[in-house]
Amino acid sequence: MISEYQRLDPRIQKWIYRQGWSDLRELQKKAIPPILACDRDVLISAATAAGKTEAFFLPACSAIANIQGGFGILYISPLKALINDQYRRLESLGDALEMPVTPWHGDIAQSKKLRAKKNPSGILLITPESLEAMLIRSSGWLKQAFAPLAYIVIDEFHAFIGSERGMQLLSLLNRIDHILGRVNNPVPRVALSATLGELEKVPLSLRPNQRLPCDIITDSQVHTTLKVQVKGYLEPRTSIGKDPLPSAESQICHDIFRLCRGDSHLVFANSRKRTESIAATLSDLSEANIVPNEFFPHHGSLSRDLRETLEQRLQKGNLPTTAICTMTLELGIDIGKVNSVIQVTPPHSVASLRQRMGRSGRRDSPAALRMLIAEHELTPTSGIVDQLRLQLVQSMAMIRLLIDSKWFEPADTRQIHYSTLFHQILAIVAQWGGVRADQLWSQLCMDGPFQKVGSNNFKILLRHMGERQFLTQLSSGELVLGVEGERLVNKYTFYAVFSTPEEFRIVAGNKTLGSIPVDSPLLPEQHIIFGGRRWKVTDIDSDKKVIYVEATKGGQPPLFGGEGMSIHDVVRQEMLAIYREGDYKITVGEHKVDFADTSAISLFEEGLHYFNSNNLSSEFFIQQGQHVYILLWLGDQILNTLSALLLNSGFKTGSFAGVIEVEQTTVDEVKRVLAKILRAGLPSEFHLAESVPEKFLEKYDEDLPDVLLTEGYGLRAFDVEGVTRWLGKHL
DNA sequence: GACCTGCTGCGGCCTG
Repeated sequence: MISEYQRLDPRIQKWIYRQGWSDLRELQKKAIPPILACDRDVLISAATAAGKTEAFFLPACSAIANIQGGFGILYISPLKALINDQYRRLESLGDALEMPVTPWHGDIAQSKKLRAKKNPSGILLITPESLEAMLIRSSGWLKQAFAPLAYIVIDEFHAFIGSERGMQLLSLLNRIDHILGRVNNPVPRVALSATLGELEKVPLSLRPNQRLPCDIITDSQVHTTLKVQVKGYLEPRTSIGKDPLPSAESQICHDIFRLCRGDSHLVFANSRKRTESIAATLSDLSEANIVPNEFFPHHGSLSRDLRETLEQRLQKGNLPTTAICTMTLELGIDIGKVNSVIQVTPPHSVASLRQRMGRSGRRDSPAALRMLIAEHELTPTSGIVDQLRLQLVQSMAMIRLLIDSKWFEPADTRQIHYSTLFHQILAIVAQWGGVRADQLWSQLCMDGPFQKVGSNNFKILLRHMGERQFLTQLSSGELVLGVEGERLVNKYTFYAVFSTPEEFRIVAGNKTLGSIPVDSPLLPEQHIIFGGRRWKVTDIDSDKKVIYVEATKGGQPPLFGGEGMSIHDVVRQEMLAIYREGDYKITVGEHKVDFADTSAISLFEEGLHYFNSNNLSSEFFIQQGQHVYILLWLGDQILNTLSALLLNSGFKTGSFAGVIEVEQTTVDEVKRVLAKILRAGLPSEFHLAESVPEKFLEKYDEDLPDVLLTEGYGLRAFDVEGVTRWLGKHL
């Protein structure tokens, strides 16, 4: 029997030998037969640096080695930087096979693109947006250039699933099969990722119509050692007249300085503002200690130049370097491995934490994670969020889920994304010049990624697009671009399907406090926290993009960031489990492993004491002075729903860090009203969404018919069934 | 006050 290795092209075998590899990894061997077969989709899910890229490219290049007259492999990446990295990695393999590798994105010179256009061959590395432009601008050329296409491979596939970009990508892939006349014999798709939850459901996200079978290949050897620690910090209360104690951030910076100097680390700080302030403090500390600075910020608002300099410094590894970063260093940009990962304030998801962990762990040392968590010093007026030490317990819950349960959030595939459907209708019409409505329906909905859209709603959308002159119907029945459609498609910003979130100015009286992107439901009367203070929304002006607020009374504002948003049900349930057990430790064999330092332990005990003395194990509604607090221990979609129900019943309410506050009322009153709502039957998501004045979230939301906008918004923000279940259990 | 991603074609000017 011949080995997998021997099935590869002899020139590739020689290339492997020249790399000095003694053998292929298990994952790479396993991938050879299904990739060479070229008759099915393949999902390759394995840890960072496990050799996923080679697992695909070695057999795939083997299979297309002798293809002429067009591209054999289409590689799609969510990031330009990743395309540049992969280009560097694939060049020598390409040379060995005399197979060109062409990077193609917005920063690639026109001359290079023109050269590839004249002689398309080998491997094309591209972004979804550039592919969209190609389909719209040169579909005739594409039909020729992609004629021998054998594989479409998608890198960092988890970054696409369930998102607007993911829907666009699936539609693009369908459009390629269509243009090549391969609807019934589609081009095999290969997805690469390190962070795929509920793996068995992923093939449906790779090919919704399931026309090809999908093999799933995973890395069986997953015995990574991981060192974890949670460190607690106390944010001192502001005292007047005395020398202020160092702030929690200052204490944290001193520890980062001590822990990181001399090696390479990543510090995830969750927000640009905190990233900048920590990086600045660390640079000051270096100066004060007369040592060279090795701490630099990295986030999306920094220039590409600054970011790349830092990435190269990390990758070269000859100078100790610590990046203080946001999620920009989460995906697979080539920066090598770092000694440890530090997380300041809890991450927003376990999936994200897992991805970040993958950055740590060099050959000689195990992966290491530290979480540095600050909580406010308690005062007589401290709120429930502080008293419970929710930040700390959330961090502990996430660590337990990551290590103990090996759980992380699966992608949310419930959204419809009407905005992206609108975009793809325009894109397909622009690509073909004119199409019939039934062709759009079958390509996008029946056979494509928008399977959740019913024919009635599709008709509503098309009719609306006609009325608003995005589309025009010819006497033949064919749909072509209307005046407004032309206007959108001809803007070069058309190719991207996501928008940079619109910013709303927050105005109190005649003073602008700043601006925030509106990506969570905001209602008049709702309480928000901004600039460390509590505000009540008095009015929202969607046209001027202004939110008017006025100061509202209350105790000290609770300590939490935006991480309170979009927390998953499972995380909050794990938090409740920790309080109920009175223990956060992880069981390994017969031992309990403690990962908290003394300060974190004492903070945890404070939170636990509050939990137990208020009997929160069985009480979900509690009275504090004149306010009622509701603890659901569930995710934010359910929280939003209950919050909206209470607002619609005339209560003044807001929610912070998973806790709903209802002002000036009693537990009995709240329960009475909720019981009445439950008896009458809850309103639908659609009905709740109708009461939200600002519903524009995605790029073309403002061009949608109201009924579809409201439906999409309701599905995204609310979960009526979840609340019904919760109320049934706890009233 | 979570975070992140991406983009054409053409005319005009400059430099080697």
